[in-house]
Amino acid sequence: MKPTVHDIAKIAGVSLATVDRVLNGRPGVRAVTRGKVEEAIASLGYVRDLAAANLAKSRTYPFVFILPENDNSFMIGLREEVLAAVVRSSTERTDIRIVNVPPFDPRALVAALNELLGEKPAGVAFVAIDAPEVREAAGRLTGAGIPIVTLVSDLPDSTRDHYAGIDNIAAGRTAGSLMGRFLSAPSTAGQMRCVAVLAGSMLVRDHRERLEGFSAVIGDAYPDIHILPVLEGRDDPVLAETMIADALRRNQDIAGIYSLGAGNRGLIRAVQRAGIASRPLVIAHELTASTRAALIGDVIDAVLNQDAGHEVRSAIRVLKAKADGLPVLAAQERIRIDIFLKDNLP
Amino acid sequence: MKPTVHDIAKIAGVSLATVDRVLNGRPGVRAVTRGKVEEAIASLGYVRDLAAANLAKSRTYPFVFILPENDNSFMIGLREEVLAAVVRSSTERTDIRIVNVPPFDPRALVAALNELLGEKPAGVAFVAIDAPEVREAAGRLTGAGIPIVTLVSDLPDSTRDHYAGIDNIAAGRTAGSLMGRFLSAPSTAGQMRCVAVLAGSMLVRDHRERLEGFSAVIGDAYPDIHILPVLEGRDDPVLAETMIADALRRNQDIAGIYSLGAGNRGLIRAVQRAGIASRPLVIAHELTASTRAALIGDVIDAVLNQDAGHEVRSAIRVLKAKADGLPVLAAQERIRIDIFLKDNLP
DNA sequence: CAAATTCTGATTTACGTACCTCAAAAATTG
DNA sequence: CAATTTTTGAGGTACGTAAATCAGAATTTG
Repeated sequence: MKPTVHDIAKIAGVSLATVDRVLNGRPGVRAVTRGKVEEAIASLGYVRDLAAANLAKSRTYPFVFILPENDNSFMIGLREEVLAAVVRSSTERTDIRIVNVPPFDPRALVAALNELLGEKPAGVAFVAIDAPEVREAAGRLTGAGIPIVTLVSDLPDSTRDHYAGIDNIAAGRTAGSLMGRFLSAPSTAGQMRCVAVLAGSMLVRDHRERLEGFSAVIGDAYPDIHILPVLEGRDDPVLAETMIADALRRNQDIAGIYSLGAGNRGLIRAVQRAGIASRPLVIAHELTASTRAALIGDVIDAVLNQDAGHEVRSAIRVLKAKADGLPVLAAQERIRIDIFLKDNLP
Repeated sequence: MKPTVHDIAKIAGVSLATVDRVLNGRPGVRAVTRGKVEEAIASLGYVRDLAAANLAKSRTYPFVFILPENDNSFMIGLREEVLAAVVRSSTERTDIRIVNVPPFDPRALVAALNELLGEKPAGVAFVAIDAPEVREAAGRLTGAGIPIVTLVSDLPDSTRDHYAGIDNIAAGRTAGSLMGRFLSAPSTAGQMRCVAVLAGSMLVRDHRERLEGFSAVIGDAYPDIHILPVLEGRDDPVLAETMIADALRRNQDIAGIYSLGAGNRGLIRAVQRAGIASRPLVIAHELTASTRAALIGDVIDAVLNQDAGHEVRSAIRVLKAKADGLPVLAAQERIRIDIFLKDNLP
């Protein structure tokens, strides 16, 4: 039988009330008595029954998710996953509120974070913007004892408790490696190839990191591949289409395109219209309805993906654990970089 | 506030005892009364508080995992993950027992399954062997109301409730696709290449399916690649080394090797000893200490992996849900095919 | 050493559900 | 319509913990 508080009381020779005081850090216990109780707890290997404790406290976990009002498929999908978690709230004892902020706006994000200082939720998850003022706002929250998790985009060198997202440098490296291997045959050599890179904005950390990883691998392992200047499409399908179409027209020998941001609908249209003869090798991020179709239709060759559902569920699990002062299962919470070819689409 | 049994009683105009009788399917309730109660339940949107119910029942979930006594790294890792789950048992209200059976032995597996008919655990997970008698034994268990989940290797056309493992045909297709793309440059053409396939045994379903997927893609999309007759290494490093070394000696123009089973240590040694000049492209399954080292050391080019930890945790979640008659979150429980290059190693 | 203060024990209620008993009410049977 | 059976109500205890009250004991203070 699992030991209970009653067993502790018996072993330590104290009353239930004293055990409760020790367990919940309430005052009014002499050091000697506290010692006896802690000894009993250790000797019994007691672990508090969280379900029973939460029942007694009729506890719910009030969490806040701060999401940018972005309209690309990935962010829409992420939002849907949070909403799905809201639906599950009653069964999971959570009470999740979504706060919307304008995208790419550090000050709005800081304002939203500051707002929460008074509210004191049991945890906060947000899509970080890599700026000093955001780091400071995050510091204030953790300083106030509120666990915070960054979602999709990290905030390094901050006090955030956890990052629920992929390693973007590794993602870029993986894309570079696939690009290099798909493009070069072991036998052929000598000729130079060009690769175009389409990003959303170089101001966003994930995009910078992906480019960094991509460039590093291409530079190190595939010196015969030349990376063209980055096209910043602002994650906008229309702009992306124009830019890619232009690039393909100007530069007939583009052998590959790496799209490391969103707005892939435009990219796909541009490649389709350019004609099959010169179809470049395309590697993109995020599995959405359009990239999936493009993968099946042989317009995109590989898609790197992060599973938004996993990220949201992981963030919630981690916030709960942090709120309860419990350790997290690192292996379980690691968000993986999914590589999809048309052959392993889910 | 979440509705409770008390609210139901009030709304339906009956006593708590009657609500309890309806909720738990106990006899002694007239159809009319039952109707009133069910109506109240529906109108309130009542959902039973599982934590409280389990506390009241002081319920634990007695689960049984049947594992083959295989000594390859993957199975050892799988076993470790189950043991880790055993350690977590007290916090997760599970009571997990491991039953060992000799590998590749349908009759032993059937005996182990039959044994459980009397024991009546709340759920059974096992690594299936694709044989009619196993299917029948599984049918007897589900017939007795015991939820069962197949782990790593599936049992199609059976009554199993769930499969916690990867789609092996898709895995084979993915390997084929990677092999094809890594080997052939878009420009070069004409010359025939040979690819060797190393399997454990063609009697095991996962291996058959992987080969099936691999062959299909190569046949369809890469007609200039020739697949050599399958080498059956019985997942044994020593045998695998001999077979691969032999094949490389006999067939100087082997351009690639697909290792779809275990026993990769032998494969790695054979490739390393064959010398760098003729180093073929190698795609293997399961990320272990040795395949990881080989990936970093450029002896293996890609590793397809299934995360044993995820499989075990998923199996437990699903068994719990089935035991409680709850639905499973399909998206959460889908086991993905991880593709690892040296660039995205965790 | 009495008074004030700090600890500690005993007991109770609560969380939401399960499960039990016993009596009373209602329905069914002969 | 009396006897029997079935259905229902009322109430309690339990699960393991939280949190509160209040009285009594131990300790410290002046």
